[in-house]
Amino acid sequence: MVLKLRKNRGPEPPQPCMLTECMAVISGAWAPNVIWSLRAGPRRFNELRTDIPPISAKVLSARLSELEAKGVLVRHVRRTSPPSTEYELTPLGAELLPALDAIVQVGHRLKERKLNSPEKQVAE
Amino acid sequence: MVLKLRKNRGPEPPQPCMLTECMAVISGAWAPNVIWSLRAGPRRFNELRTDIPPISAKVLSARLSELEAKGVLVRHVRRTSPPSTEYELTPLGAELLPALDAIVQVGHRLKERKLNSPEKQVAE
DNA sequence: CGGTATCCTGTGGGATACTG
DNA sequence: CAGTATCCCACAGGATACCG
Repeated sequence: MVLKLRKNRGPEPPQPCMLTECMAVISGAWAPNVIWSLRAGPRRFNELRTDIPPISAKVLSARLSELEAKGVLVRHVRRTSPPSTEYELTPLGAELLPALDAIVQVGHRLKERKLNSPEKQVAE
Repeated sequence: MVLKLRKNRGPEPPQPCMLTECMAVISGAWAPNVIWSLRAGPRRFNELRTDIPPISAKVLSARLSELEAKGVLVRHVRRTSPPSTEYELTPLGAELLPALDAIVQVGHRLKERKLNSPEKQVAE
């Protein structure tokens, strides 16, 4: 694909395109939150809405559809008198949890580091 | 991406918010690619531009600034005759690599699963 | 309860041109 | 080479209203 301008500075980097595709699984501002909220077990639509900060019904619905299509979660509909729907992570979807956790861990350390080091911290 | 808590609509669970904050470290469409491209060692501005699909100079510049401010990478400027700048992951930034890798692994499996599963859904 | 449809806005990001 | 400035647009996402 793209020609690299490398000279003598390190081995061949992997294809970023692939990363982008995979990152797309958790794209959308709330997708990680949805996955995270489902880590303890199945939850219903409105439970997710109240779990997750102020996510709009439209967006939650959209994320759930996408994640379902991607095989990250499954949807169980119960046609009871009050309609209820449960969403649950698939085994594959659950595998994302360690990854998210890893990101959280690093995020924490980055925040701590910034608090501890009085060096140049350029604010945006 | 901006997280606006516009209205107070109820209890805010701690976990998802934290997740969102930490996810913000790798927010922006190209941030993960930048981190990934630097995983093998320091690289220069235009090397990154050609490494990463078609990222515009403006956006690459913006991501690099953000990631630098967040402590994920450092910038080394060399005032040589042809100016050159190198970007390199900090140790903390490097800790994001396993997380990204984990996401990539799951992303792969999800793609395989969709190819193999007979009940293959239509992607968007 | 569990959504969908419509409208609207903010902002991430591309293209281009320009600077040091 | 390594950016910055400007303009512009697409689209994610919020609010509201409405349906099954």
